[in-house]
Amino acid sequence: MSKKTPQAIRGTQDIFGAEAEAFAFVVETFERVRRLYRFRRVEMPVFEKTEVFARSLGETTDVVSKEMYSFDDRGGESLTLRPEFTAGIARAFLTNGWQQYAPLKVATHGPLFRYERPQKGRYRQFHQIDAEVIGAAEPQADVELLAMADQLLKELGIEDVTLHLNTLGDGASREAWRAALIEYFRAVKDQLSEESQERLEKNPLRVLDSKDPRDKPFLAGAPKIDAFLSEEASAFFAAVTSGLDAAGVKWVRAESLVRGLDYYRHTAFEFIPDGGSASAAALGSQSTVLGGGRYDGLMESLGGAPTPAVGWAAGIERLAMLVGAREEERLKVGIAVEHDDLVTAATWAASELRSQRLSVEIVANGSMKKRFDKAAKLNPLYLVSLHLDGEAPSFTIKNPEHSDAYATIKAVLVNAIAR
RNA sequence: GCGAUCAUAGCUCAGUUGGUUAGAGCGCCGGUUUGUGGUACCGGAGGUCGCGGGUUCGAACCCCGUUGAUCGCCCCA
Repeated sequence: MSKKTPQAIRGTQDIFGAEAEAFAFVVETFERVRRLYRFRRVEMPVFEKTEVFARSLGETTDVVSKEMYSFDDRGGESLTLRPEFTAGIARAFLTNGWQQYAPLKVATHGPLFRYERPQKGRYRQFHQIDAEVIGAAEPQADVELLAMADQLLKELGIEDVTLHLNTLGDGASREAWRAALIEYFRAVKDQLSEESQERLEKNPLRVLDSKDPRDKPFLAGAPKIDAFLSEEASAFFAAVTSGLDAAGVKWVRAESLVRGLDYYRHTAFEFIPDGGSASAAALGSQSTVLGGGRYDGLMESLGGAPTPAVGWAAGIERLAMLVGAREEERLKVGIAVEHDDLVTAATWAASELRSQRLSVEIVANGSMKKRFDKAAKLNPLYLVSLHLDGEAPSFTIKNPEHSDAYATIKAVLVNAIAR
């Protein structure tokens, strides 16, 4: 029998201490901001039938074709650990009759799973916050959603990221543009990188954000989406941008920004750290911190009625990296129990103080002489010594300059030793 | 899926061209001291050097494999 301790699964994390505090700070801030915009909280299953993702994301996307955690359950049904939120929320919208609440604004957060090579800011089990507006065709929905994202980042103290914005047009615009791109790049196909040659067949829009120097010369001359936008699509995008200006959200046009998943239409966006900024350095190559767009085509792919919708998701780990380490709240009362006969009194006092919303740590193990030092190292606002004065229980309270809770603590301790 | 770097005590690391019982700081445990306290000093526990093979008289060090982490590509949040 082996005594070896099993290792954690590759790409999973055990988050602790300052990092866990930063993680919680991101979630708490998101919860607060989401209420300001009246997004309703939803809790979603962590797994769904595989087809929920396969049909909505597109069979040929990387996520579906090689990154999903799929398995057959005991009934022989193929299930998949959610690789993203949107598909599951769309499924819930259709199966629960949430159409009655449209336009429905919902927010959630939790773990997602993707079988990828782990690296900085990228994990196999990772966590996102997510916001969606379903059943709203107006550009105002895009604006509100983006304004919320912008405010969230500001409240997290992340100032050096910028909204990169693009439009993919409506279905017809997108198809015409796509065809023109294929035609343009096919003419120079043998001069492109191997990766772009492959992308050209699978997802020609992706060629546009290639970083390969062999592709660069051809990117500038590639057809632009703007030339293919229908009148309605142009008007829609203009309404989004003017709305953002009105809301005070700074943005830049990113003509080559596309989305990886098939269901996107119209607005596509990412918040990306500014070049050379502290955030860019903190994130390494995983630069997108929040991304999303409009997915008017998704509901139909799941067998529902055409339903306009727009949403975004942001990686909690990535946001937590930008927020930096956050300290745990300072301990209020540290009690050094300097004689074993006083443990009961300390337990009673701690219970009493905690019920009055004061955090308490009891130090009652190891050498009695060192307990005070140990309690002092916890850096409490009030450092309490419980000891024997001859035969009689007694106490002292250090750091009395913090007077707000001093009287309370003293009264509790007087009762504790009198018992 | 591809490429690169790394893996020594609980943590951060040192270990000189392969050569005796593998070290330090911090942390932990005990004691002394400071006669009232986060100090200083002494002592202690803790490692089959990620794991498995190989080369060698001899491997933490060289070679191969493997697992994991990190960085980049890809993809994405």
